[in-house]
Amino acid sequence: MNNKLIKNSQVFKAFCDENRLQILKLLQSGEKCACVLLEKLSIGQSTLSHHMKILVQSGVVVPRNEGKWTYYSISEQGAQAAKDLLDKLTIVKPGKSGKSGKSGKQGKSTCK
Amino acid sequence: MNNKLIKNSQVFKAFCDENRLQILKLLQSGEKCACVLLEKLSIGQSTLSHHMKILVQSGVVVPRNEGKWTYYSISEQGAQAAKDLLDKLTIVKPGKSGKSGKSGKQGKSTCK
DNA sequence: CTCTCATATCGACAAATGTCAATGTGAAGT
DNA sequence: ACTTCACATTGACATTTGTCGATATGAGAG
Repeated sequence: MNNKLIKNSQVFKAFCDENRLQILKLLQSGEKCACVLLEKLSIGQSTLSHHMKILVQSGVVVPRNEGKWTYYSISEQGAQAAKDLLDKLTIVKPGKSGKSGKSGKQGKSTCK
Repeated sequence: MNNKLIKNSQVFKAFCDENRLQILKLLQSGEKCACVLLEKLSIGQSTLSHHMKILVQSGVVVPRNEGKWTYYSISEQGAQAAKDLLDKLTIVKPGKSGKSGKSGKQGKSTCK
């Protein structure tokens, strides 16, 4: 239960850091090698590795290994999953719309 | 520029905490008074206030004041803005698709 | 096999975040 | 006015997160 909420929050952490957004922006033009990303990001190599791990764990980015290089790209499937989750988290269920609780007027000494 | 990335990251911070996700879940069934939220969340009052501030600042939740009470609800407009932003951040631009860089084969001693 | 290169992991540290208790503030109720 | 109630703000503290330098790992190249 609670675990699910924590897992969901993990997905969005991918988008909660300036450098990770920058990385995503770079990946929007196609797959990139880690070393290419490193060139453009004024952060250290270990820090990049850390951010890529978070992006991959969120499912939004997928790695591809080729020899000694690792290429990263945006997973359209993972991105869609994030969008679906966002929908799920923000959809307002029908029925209980508009003002709070029941529709009748209540006293001034209760918030219900 | 950089500022924009930071501002964007702020939006998603709304979804990066277990308690905030719990709050959103509660708000999905309609507008709720802060005191009602407080009852269900096993967190202190000041902590709730802190979380509500972050949710409101992200635009996903809107407050409504009535006397001494504050009611919160999900902003469908704010939620849509977050979805649009997520789209913008994860869309893969056409053209540079598939593998990295150019299409021709390169040597094994370069990642380009 | 050894060396080098690309990347991951580790350990340390600073900054940001979540939490609470205490206090401030503004709106009713008496 | 005084009190009470709902919520916000502040200050202190613990946890989490981002960062770096150093080291480990794994894949070619020599």
